[in-house]
Amino acid sequence: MAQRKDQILDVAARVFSERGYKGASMQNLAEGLGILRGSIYAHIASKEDLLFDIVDSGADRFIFRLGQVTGSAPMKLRAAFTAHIETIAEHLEASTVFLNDWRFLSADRKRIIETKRRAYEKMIEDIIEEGIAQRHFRSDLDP
Amino acid sequence: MAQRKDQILDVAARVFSERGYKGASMQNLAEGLGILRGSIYAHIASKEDLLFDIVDSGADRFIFRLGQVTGSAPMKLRAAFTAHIETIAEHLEASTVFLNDWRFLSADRKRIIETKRRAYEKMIEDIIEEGIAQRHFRSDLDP
DNA sequence: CTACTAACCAAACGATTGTTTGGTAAACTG
DNA sequence: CAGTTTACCAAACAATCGTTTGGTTAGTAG
Repeated sequence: MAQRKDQILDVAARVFSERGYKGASMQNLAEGLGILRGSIYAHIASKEDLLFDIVDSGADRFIFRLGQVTGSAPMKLRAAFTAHIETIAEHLEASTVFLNDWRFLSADRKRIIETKRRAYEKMIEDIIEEGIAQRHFRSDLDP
Repeated sequence: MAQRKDQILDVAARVFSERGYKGASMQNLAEGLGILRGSIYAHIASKEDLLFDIVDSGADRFIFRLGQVTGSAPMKLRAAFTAHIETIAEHLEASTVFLNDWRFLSADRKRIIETKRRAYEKMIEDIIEEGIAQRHFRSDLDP
């Protein structure tokens, strides 16, 4: 029963990435799904919910993949870069929406994404600080 | 008499860069100008004209600044980078609109911008090829 | 004083926006 | 079989969109 919603999210990610969130209408989504635009509301509550779902699960993906890196600080830093690029490449449409359209979220939801973004940057900063502490990286620069 | 239009273009560049072309309404522009949204049409023909004006004159600026660089190929290449960044920095709002919103132009106008963009890249390519011919740059790589 | 122009308002235009409502088939569940 | 759920349509909703129209004011030029 939730699989139709996943289809909608897929189409939304594609259409939003192609036309931008503000440039995409529910009509555009409906055409991609082969139904009428009103029918979409049997599965979702609002257009912005779709945007938030795409952006939020995108943020989670970045954090999850970064959380999986292991090894020494230099190894983790390399793996972090690879994970970041791979996450983008494997979900290019969602990443495009994440990058371009997260500013159109409501203030509350924007704050949620900002918090996750800061957490992500903190994880990378921690890797760098670990590398400095273990004398693998230069210590004369701000992490 | 054309100075009011320049004001409108200024406000449009600011509002478009803040909210995106599709996210910005004529109402938003009118508020920035202190007039009613219908009154804008005493000075312009359409919203898209504003976008094209901003994007097209932005493209011209990049080309003009790049056309001014002189010296040896390595000097020109350095100066080209500096000119590019300075052009962005000195017109950040217009550059933001250029980068994010040129895709919303009509097909005809998109082609005009694409042509100017290709010309710009060709100018840089020529500098690199000159440097290769004069043995300043490596010759084993594609320009 | 007249003619003209620039700048704007007030009001409306049709079209499209996101969203809601009530109803209807088909498929699944007990 | 009856009852419920899933998925959708058809039609409407108020709001906003970009744009047009006709008229008004102030200032400039002859």
